[in-house]
Amino acid sequence: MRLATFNVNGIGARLPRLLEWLEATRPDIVALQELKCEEHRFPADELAARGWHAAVCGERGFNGVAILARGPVEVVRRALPGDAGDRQARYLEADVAGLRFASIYLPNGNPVPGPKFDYKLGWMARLGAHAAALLAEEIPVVLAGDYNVCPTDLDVARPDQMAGDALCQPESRAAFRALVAQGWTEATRARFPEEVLYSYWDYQGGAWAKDWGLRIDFLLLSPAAADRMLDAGIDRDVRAREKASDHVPVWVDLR
DNA sequence: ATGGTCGGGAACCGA
Repeated sequence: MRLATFNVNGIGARLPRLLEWLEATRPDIVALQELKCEEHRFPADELAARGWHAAVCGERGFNGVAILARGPVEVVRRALPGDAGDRQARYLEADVAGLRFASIYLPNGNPVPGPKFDYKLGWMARLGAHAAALLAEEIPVVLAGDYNVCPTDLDVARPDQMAGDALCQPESRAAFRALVAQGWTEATRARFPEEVLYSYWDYQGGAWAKDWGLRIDFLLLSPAAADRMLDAGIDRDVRAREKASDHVPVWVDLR
């Protein structure tokens, strides 16, 4: 079975691209981020007409995450635990096809320093605590999404240009490293330990044409899920299409 | 060169 994550950067503008990618690659479970719409505006009918079940956590104009699957999506939680006052639509967790599967849109955190960076680090601390609790359940879990962190300079086309960015700060990297070190397998890097791979290219400055990208979209597999990993990849060609998102789908195949 | 590009939604904010 193929599991994927795709930051669509606006489901309204991206639906045709999403539908053609779903048809072309036939994934089984998909985490979506940056819907930028409320739940009642999510195109559930168009997706249902093509056989997709959907669970949605939306917000007007910003953020927004969803999970698509071929079968039922049983929502477990619609927010990351640890801050009842956090209303941003960045986390959705469900039981799907025998897995626990989460769609994550981690805060960007710019500018540094500032309240947005503090919010990012706080969010990462809460994610770390919740991820540890999920690991303790010893079930197959996949945490898929836009983590807004470049783990190392191998994941950054222009490290000097990004040195002051929230995505590359030592604190951001340390929090991501600590998360993975709990016992998660980051699928793409496990499959390609040394390769230069990106999942995002900025709209500005011709970044795609110059291949000035970042790798910030990941699937983290619990040990019970990692044991089933067959392959992983990034659908880079999606970025070359008309009206493309600035992110592309990242996927893992499990047996 | 103090810009450049998108999406959402209706003037700017977020990325």
